[in-house]
Amino acid sequence: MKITLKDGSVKEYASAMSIIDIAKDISEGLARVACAGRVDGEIKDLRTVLDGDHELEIVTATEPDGLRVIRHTASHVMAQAVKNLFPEAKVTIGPAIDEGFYYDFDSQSFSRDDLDAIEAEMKKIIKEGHELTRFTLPRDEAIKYMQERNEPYKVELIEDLPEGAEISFYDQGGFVDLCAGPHLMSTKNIKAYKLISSSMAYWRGDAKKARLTRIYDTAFNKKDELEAYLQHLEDIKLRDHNRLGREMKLFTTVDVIGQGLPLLMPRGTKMILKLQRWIEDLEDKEWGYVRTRTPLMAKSDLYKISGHWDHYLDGMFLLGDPEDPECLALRPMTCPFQYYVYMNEQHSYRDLPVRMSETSTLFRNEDSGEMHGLTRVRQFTITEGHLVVRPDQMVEEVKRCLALAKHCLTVLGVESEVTYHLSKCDPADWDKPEGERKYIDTLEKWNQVEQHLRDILNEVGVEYTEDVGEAAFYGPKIDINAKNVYGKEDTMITIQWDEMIAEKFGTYYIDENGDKVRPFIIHRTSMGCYERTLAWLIEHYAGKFPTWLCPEQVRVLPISEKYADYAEKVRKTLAAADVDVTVDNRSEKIGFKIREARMDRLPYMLVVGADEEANGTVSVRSRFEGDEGIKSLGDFVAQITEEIRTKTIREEKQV
RNA sequence: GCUGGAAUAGCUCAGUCGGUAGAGCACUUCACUCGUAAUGAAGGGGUCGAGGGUUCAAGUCCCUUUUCCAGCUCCA
Repeated sequence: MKITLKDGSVKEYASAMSIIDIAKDISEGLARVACAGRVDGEIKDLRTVLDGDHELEIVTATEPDGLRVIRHTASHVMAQAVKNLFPEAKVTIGPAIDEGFYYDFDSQSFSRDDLDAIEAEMKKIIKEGHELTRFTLPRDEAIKYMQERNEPYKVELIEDLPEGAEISFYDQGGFVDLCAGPHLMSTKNIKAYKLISSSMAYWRGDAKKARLTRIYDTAFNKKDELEAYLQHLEDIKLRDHNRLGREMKLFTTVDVIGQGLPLLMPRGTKMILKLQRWIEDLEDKEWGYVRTRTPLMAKSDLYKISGHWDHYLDGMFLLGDPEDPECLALRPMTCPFQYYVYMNEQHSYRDLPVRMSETSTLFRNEDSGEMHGLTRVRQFTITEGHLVVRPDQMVEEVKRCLALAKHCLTVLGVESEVTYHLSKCDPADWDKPEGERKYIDTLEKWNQVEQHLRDILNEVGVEYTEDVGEAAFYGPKIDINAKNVYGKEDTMITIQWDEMIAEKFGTYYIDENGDKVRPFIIHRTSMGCYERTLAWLIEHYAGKFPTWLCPEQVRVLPISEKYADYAEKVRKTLAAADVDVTVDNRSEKIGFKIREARMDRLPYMLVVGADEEANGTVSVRSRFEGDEGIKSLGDFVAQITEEIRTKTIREEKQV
């Protein structure tokens, strides 16, 4: 048998040779043995492909696929441990994931003590070193086998597999699990694992189905890799905006105010105002937008026309009895308000596109468990805009929206870490009776619009994924997402193509023949929601923001109180140049003041004493370079105002 | 909304078997007037998230509730 190793070399083996010997040979020099193999791009157990001459790509334990094998084996061990301790628990599924693995059980919930006991039991099973042996059964017998073992979830899984299939199982010391493999040869090959947490999950992710208890765990090749991962978990906690943002006094929450209603502190407010002024100027001066300011609430009639009353009522805050025609509701989006701004006057085809933008505060009644820091809140402010567009202008305008969004992300220094998505409807939803459907209009229309957006994404040349069931009820959209420190994705920016809404509101323009024509609408954001963007920036920069965004850009540090007057002169000069500057006038030593300014992540510190006062200079210390030397006050003002004006992102020198 | 965990000084946290509420940082005052990551001393500060219950006695045990955190579901 020929085997191609990962480094490209080919080795010949006698087919009689045992798998263990082959695997040992292959992984020579490595810490231990791996047994995953690949045939024709599909991962199979090495044992299943031993007959005949196959070309194998061997995946060793130090490579990602090998890691998956370790983790998947460890997940079987976890299931075995749980079954040993809680025989009444029913096993479901236990896949390897990016950072570890989990296993879902239909069981009582596990207390901290239970989890400790499970981890101890896993240790025991690993130490005992059970060999994993594979066997197969025809589908019917496999179902019977799992029925006899009283594992209904496994039965359901097998029933979903095609008729006539051979079903594979793995046995480790009497614990048998349905599994396609591959696995490690023995449980004792699991060297480094750690039980992380437990939570709740639904069978097959469906809230209407059984509630399961999920245990998260992770496993690595070696102890030090596990240690490094656990350290990494600690490190990202320090970037977590929900912790760092509070620590840096950017925002806070208060019990009596309510869930999902963070208070922006003066520093956080300052940052958001800087973002807002930038975006408003940019949109109005360079991208042809006009600004609107529309009510935060409206009568139910408005939402009945827009469709929100039928499709989004649960998400809205009502002020009064919904049966009362005068009932007001806080707005969950700005769309219908801006349509009425457009409709206040008649428009010629020559006036289009009309690009309206609003710094718009919205209210959405999220379920109580959904709120999180600044990223999921019940009240937020967004750079929302609607473009009223002639059909022939539509492609060009969507492209411009995309270009504006990319520009904003680039200036913020985060463009490289976003992902692009075409968010589509769920085709299965159209099978429902008309009143129960999530989406408006028809499937044909949706398919058409989705194709337009696909064409635009292809033409612009960004990489994107197509996400089924992620669309809004009124149309498909282009979403730009970013991951938080924990790897969870949030939508930052969205651009939506809407051919349908103009009909509902009777929106029109007059074409060249004098006829009334329905325009198309683009719903879009340029930078998305300010709160969420702030959260993202906190995590991206770990609180060390580009100078232009910092709520406090410069702190003047007089050596002693004797230089307070000069420090004040420096402050006034910088403040006059629109720099956010403060003076630390406390009667403390300079080392202490610098330490605090560093911990506050200040970009610039200006130490001033007798020399500086005599010469009209400042001693500059920055977050980027450390000591930048003595500069004249005028030079420093010129330097920092230029940095702020150009929104430069200075790199921090590694010490 | 669901499952689990948590809530003690402004912040981070300790508080053992139910028996007088603690530390560090921060804050205030005083001294020091300082040259690039922590000067020293003294002082003030708590209805132990809220409401109810058990008990001679509750931060601690039980119930309800609010908020926060993790994970689902959902979403910008």
